[in-house]
Amino acid sequence: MAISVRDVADDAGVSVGTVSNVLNRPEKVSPDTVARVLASIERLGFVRNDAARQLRAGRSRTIGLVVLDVRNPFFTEVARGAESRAAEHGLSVLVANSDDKHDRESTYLDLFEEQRVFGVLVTPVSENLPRLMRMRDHGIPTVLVDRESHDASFASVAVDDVEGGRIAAEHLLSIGRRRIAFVGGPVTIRQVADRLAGAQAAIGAADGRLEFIGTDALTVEEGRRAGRGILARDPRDRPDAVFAANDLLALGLLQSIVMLPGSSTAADGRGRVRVPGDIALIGYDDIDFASSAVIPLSSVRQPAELIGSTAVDLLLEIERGERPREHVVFQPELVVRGSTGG
Amino acid sequence: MAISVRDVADDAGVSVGTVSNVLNRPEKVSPDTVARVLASIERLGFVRNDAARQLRAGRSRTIGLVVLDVRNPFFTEVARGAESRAAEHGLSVLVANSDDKHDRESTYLDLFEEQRVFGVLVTPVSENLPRLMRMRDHGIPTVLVDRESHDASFASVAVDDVEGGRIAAEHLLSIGRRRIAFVGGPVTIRQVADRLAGAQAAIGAADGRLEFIGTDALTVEEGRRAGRGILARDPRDRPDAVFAANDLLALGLLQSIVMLPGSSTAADGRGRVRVPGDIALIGYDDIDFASSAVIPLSSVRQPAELIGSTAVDLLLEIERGERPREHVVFQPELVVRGSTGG
DNA sequence: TGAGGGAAGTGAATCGTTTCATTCCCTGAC
DNA sequence: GTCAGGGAATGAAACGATTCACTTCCCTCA
Repeated sequence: MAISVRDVADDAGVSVGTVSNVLNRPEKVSPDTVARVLASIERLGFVRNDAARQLRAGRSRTIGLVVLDVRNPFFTEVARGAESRAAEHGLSVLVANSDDKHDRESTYLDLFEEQRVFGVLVTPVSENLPRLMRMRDHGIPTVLVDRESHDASFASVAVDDVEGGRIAAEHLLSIGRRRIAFVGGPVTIRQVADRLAGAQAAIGAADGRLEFIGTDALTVEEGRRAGRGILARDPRDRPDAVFAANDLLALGLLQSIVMLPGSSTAADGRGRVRVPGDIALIGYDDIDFASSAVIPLSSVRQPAELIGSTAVDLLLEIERGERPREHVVFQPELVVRGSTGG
Repeated sequence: MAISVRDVADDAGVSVGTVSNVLNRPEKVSPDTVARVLASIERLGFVRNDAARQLRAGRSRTIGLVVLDVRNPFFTEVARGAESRAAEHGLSVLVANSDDKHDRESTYLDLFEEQRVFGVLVTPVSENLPRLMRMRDHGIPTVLVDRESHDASFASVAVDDVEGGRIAAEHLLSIGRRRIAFVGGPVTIRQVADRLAGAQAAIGAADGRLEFIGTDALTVEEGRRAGRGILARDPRDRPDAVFAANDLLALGLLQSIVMLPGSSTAADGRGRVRVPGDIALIGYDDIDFASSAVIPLSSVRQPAELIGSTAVDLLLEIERGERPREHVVFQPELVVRGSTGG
């Protein structure tokens, strides 16, 4: 059915080895032979069979990327960064979504292993490291993304989330807030735990109070739910600032607590609050939609694309056997906007 | 280096054929042989080589999906729908981003062809059909997504965008607006052209006026730019309603034109307007962030996940040689929220 | 004149899985 | 006791690109 190198070789009157050379090392073949082979390829509509190529090569030209949540624009950006850097090296990226579940993560890693991927980039679900070790033991280069590996055996690219949490909290303190709530969860997600820890440290040092409001996931919907919970309280019992573990939560919170423009507090405000007047709000990640919120959201920016592209760089370094920069850590950056009075 | 069926066979004291049978048709093998082989697989850490498998099978278990813009949550949902349906059949989905560019689309289609993908789902860049025909001629099942194929030769899943445009415009008319602006572009994108056409028809029939405000892309940033343009005009010259070609544009518009809550028109409003009071706004797609906007955005909902899963269904039908439902068309649905006074 | 060498091209072996025609062995029927 | 039938297992062939040791051919230079 399909046209193979054999057919092309016959058509062009050369051997299969020569066709392969034309494809991979044209400089080793005389110009007119190249032309003749190329003409045959064109005429027959030959398309290389990647499976055969990979079988011979022993590995594929694809990088597997496992993220916690594809719906989060932060990860979309990471993926874009990885993809464009990979493309520069003739590699492609396959994106998989673990939804923070062990079994989904394992399933995708199994798939990647069967595919003998070039390497794997993974934002690991908490404590699934044994599975990753097996991966590496099978000779598949692995880089942890958005997680600093304590274990020295994995390369990693991360952002200092403790520092990010500290920055966010200090900003809220600097605008005079003292009754601060952290909204996020589950805390088994390392990013959440670190941001909380950073905030706690900063607030503790300033004699502020930090309240923890847990969520089941880092989504807009959960943010809305948390917001409704805050509104249900007596106004004097509400925090005067909220630090959300990511922007999705923050946007949900914003939607549910903020007073609508033009509406009087009495009318349909129904206990809604002014932002940042009554409650200042800051998120994390600085996704595109953060600045698009009508009350533009303050946030802690992570260099998402850079994280993705750097992860690919590390993979290539491991690949080339160079001593890789084992742990790259980026610093987060405060972005002040309307939701904290900027 | 790597463990192959050969090694497993030797270890378990059986032939390679038997190992393969254990892997693929365990019911054909006696229970204790299955157990023995499984034990060897476990002990040796054998992992199937997918490339060899594909080479033999002639095709892969991967579906290629080419979308116009991965950053648009609408397409993320389509991808999720496709992925979950594909997973039910043991297939995976590789998502590629054409960014509405011919060459990027072609590059990815080439890649998919080399990979002998199981099938291709594509939201085609305008008029790149010849490339798709070649794909199909090479025996790769192809389904057009979010585009109704005029050419009967492709199966397709689409939403009636003309109808969607009509619905949006009629809604704006029904709340008394007559000076309506359509913001979107480039019109070479079929979705944009259709939505515009639908709006035009409805507004023409009602003696309203439709103004076209072009954009270079369907992004938040372009929406903001369009919004600034509207604000720069004399208030009497502004439209009283805006229909944005998608939600990203609408969110950008909202951000740039809406009066901030609590601020007087004079103070920092700087010519900003009330939404929906001065300008009603409706978007398209009904992405998650639409309802999260502080003035919740009215929109025209498309069943994104359903589009994705249906596309995979069509692919499977073509695959099985069944006469496929060649053109599936879903109807869009109006979702009224605060930005049009809901 | 002939050795040496380089450029061009050859084709068999290889990667690892699946398939399928074939063999082997056992049971049950006549 | 023999034979048909069937369950279980076998192993060689096939998939298609790449590689590499080897052959040809031709040119140069001593």
